[in-house]
Amino acid sequence: MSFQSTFKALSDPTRRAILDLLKAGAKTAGDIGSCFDMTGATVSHHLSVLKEAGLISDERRGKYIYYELNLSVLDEITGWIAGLKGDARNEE
Amino acid sequence: MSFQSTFKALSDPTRRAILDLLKAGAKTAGDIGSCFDMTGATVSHHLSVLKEAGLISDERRGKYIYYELNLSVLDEITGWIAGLKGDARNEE
DNA sequence: AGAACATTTAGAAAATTATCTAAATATTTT
DNA sequence: AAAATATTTAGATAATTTTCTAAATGTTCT
Repeated sequence: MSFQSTFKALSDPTRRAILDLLKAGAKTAGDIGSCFDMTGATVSHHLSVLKEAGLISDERRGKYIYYELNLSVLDEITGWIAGLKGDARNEE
Repeated sequence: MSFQSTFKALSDPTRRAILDLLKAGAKTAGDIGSCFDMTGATVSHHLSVLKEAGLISDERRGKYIYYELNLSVLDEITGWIAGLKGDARNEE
């Protein structure tokens, strides 16, 4: 849940693809896994990295765990980029 | 010089700090190196990752090599983030 | 041309990350 | 309560990345 963990989470293409998938709405771990050529355990690991970064939240509904986008942490990223571009709102 | 290499480049805190430094204007490799507790060789490696990602450009002036920000590649990143947030300009 | 300075490249070691298999946990269904 | 399903956790391996030291390259100054 830090700036660094968010950037790290975004640096992996599989994890970005997961975020893209979730854009359409919450999905179960299984649904997400079936979109990739990896074991469920690996996908689960990526989901935990995204969760740790605050980019997704999870909610169990019975047998399933639904994952959903949480994009508010991206504001820090866009703020940093804007600052780099010299936007006055973000200078220190 | 790809979306992926840009994200990867940004995922390291030292490299982001280098970009922050260069916000103030072009600097030599030595100037940049003296801001970090790492060997010049390591800093040089980070500079090459940033350059490969298109985030900086370099220009030799005599004995020195000056590095300078090139932020246009960040537009792809902000575009992807905007798309994730559901901005219509960036949906596919 | 040779010495001095700035920076990179090569090659290796250490740390981190991605991925797998197998086993564990949680929930539902029969 | 046992079987079936969904997902995670543990532990190992392979790949990638960070960092170092030592050597090489490019430039200037004397």
